[in-house]
Amino acid sequence: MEETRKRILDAAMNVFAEFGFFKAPARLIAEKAGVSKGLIFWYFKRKDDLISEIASRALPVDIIENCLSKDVERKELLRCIGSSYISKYSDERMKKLLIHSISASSSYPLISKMLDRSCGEMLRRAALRVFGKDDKKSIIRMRAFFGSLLCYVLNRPQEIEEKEYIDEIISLVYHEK
Amino acid sequence: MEETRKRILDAAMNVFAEFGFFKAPARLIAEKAGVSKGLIFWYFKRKDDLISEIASRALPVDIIENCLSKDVERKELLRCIGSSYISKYSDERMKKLLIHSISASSSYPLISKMLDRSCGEMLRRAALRVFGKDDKKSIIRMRAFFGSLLCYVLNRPQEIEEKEYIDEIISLVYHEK
Amino acid sequence: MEETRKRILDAAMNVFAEFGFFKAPARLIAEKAGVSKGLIFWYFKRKDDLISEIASRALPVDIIENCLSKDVERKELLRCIGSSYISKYSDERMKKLLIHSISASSSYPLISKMLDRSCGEMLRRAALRVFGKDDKKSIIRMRAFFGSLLCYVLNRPQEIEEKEYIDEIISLVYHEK
Amino acid sequence: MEETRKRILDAAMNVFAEFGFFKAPARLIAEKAGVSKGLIFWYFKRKDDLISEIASRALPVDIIENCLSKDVERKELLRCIGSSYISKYSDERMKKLLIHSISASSSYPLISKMLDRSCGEMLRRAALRVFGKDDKKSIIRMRAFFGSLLCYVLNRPQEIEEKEYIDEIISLVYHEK
DNA sequence: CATGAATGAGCCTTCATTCAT
DNA sequence: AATGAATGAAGGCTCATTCAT
Repeated sequence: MEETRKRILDAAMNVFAEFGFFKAPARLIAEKAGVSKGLIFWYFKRKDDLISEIASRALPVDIIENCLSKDVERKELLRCIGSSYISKYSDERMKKLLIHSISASSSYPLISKMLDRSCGEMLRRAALRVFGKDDKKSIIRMRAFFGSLLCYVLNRPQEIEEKEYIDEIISLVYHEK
Repeated sequence: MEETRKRILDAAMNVFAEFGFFKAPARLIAEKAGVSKGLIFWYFKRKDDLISEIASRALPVDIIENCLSKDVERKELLRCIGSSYISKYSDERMKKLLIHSISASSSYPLISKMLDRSCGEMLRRAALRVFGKDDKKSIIRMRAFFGSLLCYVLNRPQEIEEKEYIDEIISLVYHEK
Repeated sequence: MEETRKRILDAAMNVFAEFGFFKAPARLIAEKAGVSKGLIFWYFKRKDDLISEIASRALPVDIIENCLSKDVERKELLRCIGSSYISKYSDERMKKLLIHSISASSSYPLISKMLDRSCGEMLRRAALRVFGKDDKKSIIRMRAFFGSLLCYVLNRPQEIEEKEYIDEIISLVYHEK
Repeated sequence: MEETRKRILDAAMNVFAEFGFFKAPARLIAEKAGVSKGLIFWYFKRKDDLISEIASRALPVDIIENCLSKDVERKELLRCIGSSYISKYSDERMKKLLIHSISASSSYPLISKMLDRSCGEMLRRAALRVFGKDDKKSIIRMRAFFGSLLCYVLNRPQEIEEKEYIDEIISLVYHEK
């Protein structure tokens, strides 16, 4: 059943978020999903498959792709990315999975590749759409933008509103000198 | 001997960087350090102690503290942090350990605390010294600065020089509107 | 399977009897049981569980309980206990497990409690049924009886028949002065 | 120094009594003795030597030998053995060591031999001196006597005085029918 | 699809023992 | 005599993975 697969995935996300990919036993995932341990390996041949699938969901690739596919440009594109990003990682679980995924990327070529893509090609395309060019300066600005977002979710400041933060970093990277 | 302890630490940093804290067997560390497995536990009662010690070295706390202790302000302080930061994490090993440490922080309260400190109190002190105040805007800018640095080291762009990058993000976050 | 559990228990009794609880490696138990080492921990979460279960079988609690539950009194009760006791510990394996259990009781509260019970409450009940009262003298005599049994099994004298021994100690502790 | 040797022996008795021979690490003995771990192995080539020496002190051989060497007979001999025995094992430490020694005897031929001696030859000599003969009945009675003592120290009854107990078991085993 | 018994590799850790100093 | 660093052999235990049912 497709639904069982989802239950496993969801349980795995919880357990992985809490323990990290490598300290999370399949037994625990099975328990939380309410299925037998064996069943996990029916849906996901190896634990690594489960990790890869979850890591790919945890990275921000979907966000960038989605915003790029929309008909928005410049500040609007930044805003789309910014608010989607923060929204996605407002979920503590997602935030932790993001970090675990980055950490695990050194062991998983597949994850590493996705990471590179979002930092390389996609960032370049975003820069092109935001600043109208993809020269060094624009690339740096896009990086600063992403870095700011990452820093925000990694350790969310209590006193600063999401919207305020986004506006501020947009104006930082976008302003005309 | 103090030197043996260092050999173990160094080997552990290599192995941890490559495999992550939880997939790195003590056996491998011992091999690379050229000592017996048992000796690791003579110097570090438990593997967790080794992890904690290495994680504390991998976080950027030392950099911020060092720059804050110097008699520099404003752009100079940013430049100090920026270049120290990038210099520290130019070492691929250090970069990986940084990420693993952040990832492991959810399992290690001690690491978590250090991380919070560098994102909270220290960042605030830095903001105060750089912008002359620690209001929301300044905090956000400092975060943008750190985020940009993190983003740079996480996935270093081939074509952009370190100095150029630092200059650009300094001007981004520091400029007067 | 229940049968596998029994195989493990039986093998463990052999190995524990021979080596004592703490010098008996799980590996050996697995070998003798014809199962993998891991399986032992499927049936008994920790080695201590295995030890506790076996120790509880090795103590004479079952014997006393069984005889007390029967409709016998006075000499008959003594004879019931005596012959069951000697019969149980005629098995060299059981005898050794008894000693190991007493020795291990200082580390295992659960075993210690069972031991206390058989030397305290149960002995008193037995005294009451045998002598019709549980005053000091009767308690002492019951203790002498149990002690004699223990001494017999600890180092069985070659030349003395079981029945002869029991008769003699019964007459010792039971006679009217 | 002879005194250091004694310190080690004494510490070992404490630690062995508490943990049993096989769960007592040399490290702990060294700590309690206030010496280095290495020194233990200078005085006692192997841990087993230490165990053997302590076990031999813990068994009641010395008591029986001592009483037999005195010029006492019959009830007096019983009383000598009884009160020395109870006095020796009133020390909780000695009591535990006695049990651990019996338990360990299956792994240590040397201990096993001492145990056999006190249950065989010495018991026979004692019987001869107490009852004037060493026929089956006398042997059984001596065993009952020792068993009663063992049972007393194994689980000392709160309400019964030492002297009262000894008197009673002496009269039990010694009375003329 | 689903279960859970079964396996075996490997991990962290302990510990008796040795040895250079 | 005395120390404590160093070793190597296990030992208990976990866990991904398989497989008969």
